[in-house]
Amino acid sequence: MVTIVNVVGSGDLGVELELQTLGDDLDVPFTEYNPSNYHGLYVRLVEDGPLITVYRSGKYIISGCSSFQEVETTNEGFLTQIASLGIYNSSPDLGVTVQNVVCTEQLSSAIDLNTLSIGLGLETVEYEPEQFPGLVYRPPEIGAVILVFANGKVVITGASDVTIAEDAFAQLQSRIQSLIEN
DNA sequence: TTAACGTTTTCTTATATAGCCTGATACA
DNA sequence: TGTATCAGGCTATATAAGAAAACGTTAA
Repeated sequence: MVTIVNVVGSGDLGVELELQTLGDDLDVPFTEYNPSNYHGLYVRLVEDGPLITVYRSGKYIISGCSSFQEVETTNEGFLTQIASLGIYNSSPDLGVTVQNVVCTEQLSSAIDLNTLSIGLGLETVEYEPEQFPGLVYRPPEIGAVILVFANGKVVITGASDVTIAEDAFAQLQSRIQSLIEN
């Protein structure tokens, strides 16, 4: 069972926003709008909680969530804040779409990455230890990327659902098992 | 050669991971 | 002053968003 460490989602309010005014009006513990640094408005509903990046177009990104439920509750909290300012009329269609899930896992033992890179096939692997200590594996036909480290720790990213991340890890384990057997 | 326009890249955020490098601090 | 230790930043990965910069191409 993979452990979710970060979920990124996006949504759209469907209205143009004045970000400076919005940042001033929101009743939340943290907002930051510094267009000379970045053109998005940063919002946190909870101190050190998930970050919401809001754009002038009304589109927004939620990042830093540790579960799908947290993405939903953060989105609902944000929409409630927006609705209280009269910026839009609350609509059940205003949902959030999960775009990326980052998970961690642990292989049963440490692994030699040079051997693994050869066994998995160079067309699906990138491994340049002098540049980055992890091996990058792209499982065929699975929408996720896996980082494998020599101590057996694994990071799965790019998946839009946790089941995709689990499938990707399962495929990695299967490939490693078949390499051991052969 | 220069201007104008179109396309591409970079930036920012969150998060795990590990190795390397640099700078700061502490102690002999 | 020299050495040791520690902290922090950078490297890579994915993803959304859109402004701005950096390109490349075309025409005058």
